[in-house]
Amino acid sequence: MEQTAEILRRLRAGEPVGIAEVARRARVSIATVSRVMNGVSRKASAETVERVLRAADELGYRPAHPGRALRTRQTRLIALLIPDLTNAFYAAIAKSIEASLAQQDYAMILCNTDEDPAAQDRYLAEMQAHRVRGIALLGAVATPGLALAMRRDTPVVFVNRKSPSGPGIFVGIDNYAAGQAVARHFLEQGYTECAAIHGPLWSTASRARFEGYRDALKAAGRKLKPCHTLEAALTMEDGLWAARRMLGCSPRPQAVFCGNDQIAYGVFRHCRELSLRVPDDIALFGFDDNPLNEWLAPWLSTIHVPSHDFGPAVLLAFKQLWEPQEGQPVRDILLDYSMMLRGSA
Amino acid sequence: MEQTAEILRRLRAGEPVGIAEVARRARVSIATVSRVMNGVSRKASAETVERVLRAADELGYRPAHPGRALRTRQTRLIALLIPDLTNAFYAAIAKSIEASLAQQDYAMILCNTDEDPAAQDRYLAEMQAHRVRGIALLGAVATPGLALAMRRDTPVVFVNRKSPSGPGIFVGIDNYAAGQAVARHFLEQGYTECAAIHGPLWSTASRARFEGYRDALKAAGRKLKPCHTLEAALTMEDGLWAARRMLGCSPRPQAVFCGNDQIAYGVFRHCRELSLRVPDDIALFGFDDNPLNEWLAPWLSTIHVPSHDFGPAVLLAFKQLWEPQEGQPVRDILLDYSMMLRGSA
DNA sequence: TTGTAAGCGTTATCAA
DNA sequence: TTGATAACGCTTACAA
Repeated sequence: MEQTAEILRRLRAGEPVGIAEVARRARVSIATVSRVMNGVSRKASAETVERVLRAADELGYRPAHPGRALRTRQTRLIALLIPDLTNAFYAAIAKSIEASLAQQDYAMILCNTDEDPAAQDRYLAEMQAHRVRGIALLGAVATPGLALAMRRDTPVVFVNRKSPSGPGIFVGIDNYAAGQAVARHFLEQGYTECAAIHGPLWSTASRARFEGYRDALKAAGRKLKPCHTLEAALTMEDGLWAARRMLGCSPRPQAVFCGNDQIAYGVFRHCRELSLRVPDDIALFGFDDNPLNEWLAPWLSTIHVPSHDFGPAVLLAFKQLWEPQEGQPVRDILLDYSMMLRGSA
Repeated sequence: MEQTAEILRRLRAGEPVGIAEVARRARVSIATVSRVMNGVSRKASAETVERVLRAADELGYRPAHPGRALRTRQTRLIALLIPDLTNAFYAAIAKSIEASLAQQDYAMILCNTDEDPAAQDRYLAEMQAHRVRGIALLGAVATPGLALAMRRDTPVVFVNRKSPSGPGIFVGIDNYAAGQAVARHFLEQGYTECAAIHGPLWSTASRARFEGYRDALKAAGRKLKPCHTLEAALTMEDGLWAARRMLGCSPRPQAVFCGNDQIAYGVFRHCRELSLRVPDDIALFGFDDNPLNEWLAPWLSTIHVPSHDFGPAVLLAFKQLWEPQEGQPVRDILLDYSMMLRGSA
């Protein structure tokens, strides 16, 4: 049994088993093995199926993805580009997407861009080379590479932050409406000095949030004072920096809209430095709702974005792109946000 | 120019450009293109190199990974299995590893296991099918699939938590020593009632941390009271649950060793419920040092694990496994931890 | 129902 | 220095 010896050698060496070995062991052609493994039924007798399956099982055979990919011109790979994995909100979205993909036997390649446009373009090109079946772009930045990628036939889904260039399917919340909701809440609470530390305006999401907030205030006859309006990166460090600039000016704001939770954490730190109580002395309002808030930031009201819902939605978006329905235009998927009010004892 | 028309068609359709197109455009054979792209120098004239490179650039050509993988029997894929992406400490490690891999042109497949043994085995098998060049196992669980994977020739690196089965290269801190350090700190502070809410003992890391702590206490003549010792999952929920059980017993502990920061957060929540001040009324000590601690948990002392150092270390570990040096045994890579003391005013 | 054989995009061997 | 060509592991017409 020379072939058996070969199989044993490969198993011992830890080398993966190929379709040919399975075919030999089941005494059928490799074509039959392939058909059985792919469940192309009505094409093999029950007895053959059984023999093949047993042989595959005994050898621990699983079809090699690279071979399959080459032949079918399709991988089971999806890329997720993410600005910052250590932002727990982004991480929660990534987790949700990964879970949905794994369920459909897709593997997720994770690319951390650090909001760096050059890095985004490098990844975009590299993912094309990997022949991924789709790219989920969490926190897209306008770049030449992105424009190029949109021309290729690899589907791109914009997650949480809309396409900076206009066209492109989007999954996320209505940030403008959410921004308005924050303003209305402040008005209801009777705050007269409302401020904003918003995210970078080149980010479609940050811009929409801020504009919603500003417009709703204006609609109520309130205007944001210049010294009550600041732009910051979506980080704690920048939040702290902004707070140091803003909380010194008079009158001190009673309520601060923050572009995201991270910014709010930074502001909170300065409040601690000033011995200001949140929200009694000054109210903070964030965006996203980091899962840790419930435990570590019970003082932070925020717009809760349902991170768990992103996975199924992104999958749905890809499916729309993969199998376009006649007369069924591809549409954005809007998720519901909610107001998470905390600390108002 | 019929070939030009074809190229344009493919570009318009967004289809990827193949090596053949580049060859045609540069008027050389595909073999030459391949050699040039792979930098197999001394094998092509400077003029040819230049022509090929220009053609490739104009067409935006990048070698397709699946084809390359099939031929070379090697991918540029690494899998990272992670227990919980929403744990910011794990996420920070993942980020560090991804950055190091990307620098070497490896793409990282992210698999979230949720500490589920069955999920771990599913991923392990699937990653073999993807022919990944290595598997980084963050938080390994003892399973049949893991034993199987260790027999195969895909390198496995155990990250943060040692192999449950003994052999296997490890990257992380000396958890036993760190546990001892916590105990010594408590002793120095003069706490007489020391407790422990440790992680699951099947986790090699949790066990080492706890045993170091317990042994160091014992060496100082202190024994952990049964009601001051509790096992919890590494989650905030379980920390809260454990705190509810433990803080009721008398005498109330003055200092609590927590298996990781998440557990400490849960305990902290119960302290708030009881209006206990941390660390004045009760000191908490965590493990890992979630990056958010600096901002949201200034009351939490913890063992700082250098998450940024994992990437380079994991890469080094893989390189040892890929290119074994004669007479140079593969060795674990121990990272330095440090004590992060906070809130002791 | 099963097998033969072509081909997916590369790399690497061998000749020229 | 270059080019023709076989192989990598798999799927899928097409033939039997």
